[in-house]
Amino acid sequence: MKKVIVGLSGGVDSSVAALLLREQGYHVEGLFMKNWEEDDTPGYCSAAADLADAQAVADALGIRLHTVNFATEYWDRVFSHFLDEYRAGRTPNPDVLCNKEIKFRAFLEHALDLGADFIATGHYARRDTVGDRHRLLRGIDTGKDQTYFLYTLGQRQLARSLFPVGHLPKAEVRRLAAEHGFVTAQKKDSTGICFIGERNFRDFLKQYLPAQPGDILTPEGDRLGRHEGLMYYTLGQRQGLGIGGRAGAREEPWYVVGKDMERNVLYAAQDHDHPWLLSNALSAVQLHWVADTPPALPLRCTAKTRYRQQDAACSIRTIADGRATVCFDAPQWAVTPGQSIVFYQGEECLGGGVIEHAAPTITGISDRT
RNA sequence: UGGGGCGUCGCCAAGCGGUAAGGCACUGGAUUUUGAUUCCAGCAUUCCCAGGUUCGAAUCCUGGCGCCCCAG
Repeated sequence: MKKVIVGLSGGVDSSVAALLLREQGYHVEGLFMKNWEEDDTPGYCSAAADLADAQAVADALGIRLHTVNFATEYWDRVFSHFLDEYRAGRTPNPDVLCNKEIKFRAFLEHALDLGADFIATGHYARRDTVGDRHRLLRGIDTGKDQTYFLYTLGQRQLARSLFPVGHLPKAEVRRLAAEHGFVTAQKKDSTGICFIGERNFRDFLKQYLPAQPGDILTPEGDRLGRHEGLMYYTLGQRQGLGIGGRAGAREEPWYVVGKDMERNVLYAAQDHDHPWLLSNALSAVQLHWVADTPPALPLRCTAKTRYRQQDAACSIRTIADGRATVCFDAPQWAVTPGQSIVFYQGEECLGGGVIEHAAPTITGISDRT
């Protein structure tokens, strides 16, 4: 009997993942990861509540629950990079790194040490295997597909990973949880940074990054107000600018359309689709390919430059020195350095990379070396 | 201190005698395993202040106060 260790988060998805694996005949054990040391956050301790829920589910299933603390690993491999990126004015995606470094590295290795043949998570993704090649496929529930966060997985990780809920719609997952009396059945989907949770983002960052206030200007150079620090804003952002009505200006909201780190200037404009927010091309670094090897180029495919964004048709033109250049068929909105671009062909997630530079002009960047 | 204009929610701004539009901002919620976007909801018993006229005023009158413009 194959042994699989499920990452039980105390949420409904991983609860049902464990259930399904047991029904499929695996020897199932659970593991609860604590990766963030709660600061002096007032109120209840959600990590403790999640652990209690994970334990309750493990008890209901009659499986053993291990616990482990990867807080040091999380800080060193995920959070410190996260802060570095913000310092540099980019907008990182910590959950992509978390999956790469924690769930499918630290957790995987720990599980193997515990004698597991596989690990499993509650991600909405699917794996299929043809011969000795593993592919990462989108979850059936297109509204919940989480492959965007998993593009850094390679063959080694996929060979050891199972995603039991990936072939179910979310509603069915909840129904199964309720049917089996799991305390997690009605639990709200978790949001916010994985393991850190939801919180006032700017206040959270302020605990780690000093503020350097500066001007907010229009692209034409008119002064709109003051910003609290460039790292607290991201491209396309509307909320938090504090720019009210202006005499002579249209009655429309203002969006962040650019940052000038040198001059410490935040640029804002009223058009949701301001030219500065539209890109026809981009360059990406830190490339990962699920197949472990880069695809043949040029490659026609689709891509997301942000989670839950609609797929956009594009071409990967070149890959050189670890840098890919990608051209889109239609302009993309708020392509943001630090965020990940993830490539797909149909249901298959091919891989992705971290956006380094977005080309705002129609000319693209395919000719750059 | 001669002439003219203006003072309505944090900001922009309708209203011009009939019992306070709208937008932005902000706050709350929905959506969401990043950060955003998006969506929904809330948000001036009161119109610079004080008197007066009127059944009734933010709207008319008088006097203050405060801005702005042109002249000086």
